Amino acid sequence: MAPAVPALRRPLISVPRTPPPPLVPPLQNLRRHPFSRIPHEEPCDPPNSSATLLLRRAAALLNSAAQPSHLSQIHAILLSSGLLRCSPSLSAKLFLSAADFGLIHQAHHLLDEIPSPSVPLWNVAIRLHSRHGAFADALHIYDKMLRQGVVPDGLSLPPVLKACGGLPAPTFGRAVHAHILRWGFETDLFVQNGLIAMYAKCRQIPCARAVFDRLSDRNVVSWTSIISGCAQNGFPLEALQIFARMLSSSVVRPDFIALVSVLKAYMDIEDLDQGSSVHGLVIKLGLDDEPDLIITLTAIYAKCGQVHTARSLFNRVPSPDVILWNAMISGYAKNGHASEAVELFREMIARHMKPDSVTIRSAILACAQLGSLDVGKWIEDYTGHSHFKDDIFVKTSLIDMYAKCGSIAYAHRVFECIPNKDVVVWSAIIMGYGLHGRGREAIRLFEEMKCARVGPNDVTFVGLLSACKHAGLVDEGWKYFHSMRDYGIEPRHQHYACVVDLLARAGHLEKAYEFVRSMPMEPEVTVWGALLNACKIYGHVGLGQYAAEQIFALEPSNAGHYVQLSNIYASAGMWSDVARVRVLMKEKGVSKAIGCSLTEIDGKLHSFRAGDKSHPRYKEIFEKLAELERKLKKSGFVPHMGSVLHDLSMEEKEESLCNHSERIAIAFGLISTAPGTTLRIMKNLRACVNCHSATKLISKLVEREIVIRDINRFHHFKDGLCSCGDYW
DNA sequence: TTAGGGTTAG
Repeated sequence: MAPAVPALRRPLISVPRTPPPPLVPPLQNLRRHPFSRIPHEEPCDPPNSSATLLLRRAAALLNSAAQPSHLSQIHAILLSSGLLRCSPSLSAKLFLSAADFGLIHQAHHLLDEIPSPSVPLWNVAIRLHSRHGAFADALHIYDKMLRQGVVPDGLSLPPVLKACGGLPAPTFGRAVHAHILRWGFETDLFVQNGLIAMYAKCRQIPCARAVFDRLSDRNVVSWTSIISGCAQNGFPLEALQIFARMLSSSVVRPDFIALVSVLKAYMDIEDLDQGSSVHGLVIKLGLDDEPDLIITLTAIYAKCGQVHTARSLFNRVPSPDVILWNAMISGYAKNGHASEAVELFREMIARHMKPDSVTIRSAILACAQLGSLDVGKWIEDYTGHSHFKDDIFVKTSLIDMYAKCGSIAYAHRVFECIPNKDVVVWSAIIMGYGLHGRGREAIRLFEEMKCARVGPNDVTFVGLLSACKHAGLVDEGWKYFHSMRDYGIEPRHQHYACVVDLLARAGHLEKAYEFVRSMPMEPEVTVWGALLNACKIYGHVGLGQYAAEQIFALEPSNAGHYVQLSNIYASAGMWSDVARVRVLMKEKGVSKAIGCSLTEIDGKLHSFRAGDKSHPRYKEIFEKLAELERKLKKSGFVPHMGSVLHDLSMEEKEESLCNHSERIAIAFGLISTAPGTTLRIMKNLRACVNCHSATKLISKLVEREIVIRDINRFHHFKDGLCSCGDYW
């Protein structure tokens, strides 16, 4: 249904000699740009011959004025001599020159000096103010024009509408719409396009649609105005439907501005396939060298994870601005290319580009993912010398990064130095302690937060429940979950998943299953995954099988779940079922994710895979591995044979176990660092039972603290024990 | 004379 066009009020333009009503009363209250009035002389007598000569000279001077300062000097001379009053044409000339130089204050003042400005002069003044964002002044001038009984023309109204679009409420825009109807501009395409854009800017999409739908002729600007209006106001699908109509009508060819607006809609729905098809259209239309399109395409590819395509487009931009650097860096950071993000951040600095708070946060996020404490410290050091050193957003990112890089002490140091901690800061530190298995401290911080009168939000509870989960604090987690509604927070799927994990991992499998059945929403993979994981720990084949079936229906291509089920069968010695899972994996075309461990030595990351012999020092590494194995055996270490996927012989099992990537990373760390140095390792999978037991003992045998970040949490191994208390 | 866009803590 077409919305009602704003009601026509009583005529706003009055006949000459009758003072016209104001545009709308509140306009009087809009703040105007202050400008000083320069005192001038009384009007002079009709110009004599010497005055005429002066006026001619002044006009010639104006023609040759090359700089705004020249103009100001001429203005001052004419004012003080009183000549300006004698010649309206000179005032108009001076006004137009000021407008050309973009001197809005001076032009505004000069307009007041012209006794009866013509419509083109009013238009210049309105357009000048509208273009410079002085919307209230533009509307004041329009109002003044109406009060003087001047009827606007088709050129007056587009900048007036633009000014109306720059104000938060559509009040003035509606009044101008009434003027348009009254003076018969319904068929003026420029005016109608201005109306569409005005309503779109004022978030009145139904009104914009009504104007657009009534147009008999539409040009590319009409289409672009309505497409971008819909995209900007949260209606991307509507924007794309209109674009499809535009293409099918084949009357108007999209230009680069239209395509930028369309890409914005695809960016909002993160539909890269369709975004790529627009890229195809860009090429077909020969617009692929258009800088603004390259920039928009770079951002959309980066956001959707096609970082290589994004980077090749980025490289074509000669001088990317800070927003484009941010788009590329955060595109890398958010899509698993943390090293490239850090590298690009370094390049940005090397190219003397000034990062902003967003850049810094993206770079810190990349460090967090990389697990690189050295790079993280470098970025903190960098921000310490920048004006972001007190930025709470940056500080919060640092807390998260240090926690994820294995140093909860550094995270706490940053936390302590924040003066007015908001809920996000508290949530970040609570999450950090949880990640390190320090559930009691997380709970203490939660209570401190409440004492500080900071209310928790849903994310705080994710952190708190996950802290309880990692530390096995079942009663506390259960209690906090049930307190959420007291704070007006409705538990989301993530909270339910935490509780299922909490119950199941503590061995309450039946209770966990009942809890899943009582959930008010359909359980997702994370919930069934938590149950499956616990079934693996407690060897519950039946429930494990059931949970796995639910997962396979929801996420058939994730190898990790098949491996979990297979491990449940393997632990129970059900080798034919292990083989069945292997066949199933083959049929579905999924393969086991390859375990990979990273360790940072002297700022350089070294990556290892199971049985990896590609490292230049692999001979020394394997000698150290063999030495560790001998020491482990001598201390009575018995490998846990359930940690292998396939039905191998005992000897093969032992070999495949001690070649796991984290063991190679440990061996490399031992030969590369001084005695007593803490080893820090990041692993892409969950630590296996065997490696976990072995690492505990290794930490004691070699007298080293070993910190391992697995896919879920941190393990701090020291003196034969792990901070997780074997609960993970 | 009129239309557009990219980054953002847990």
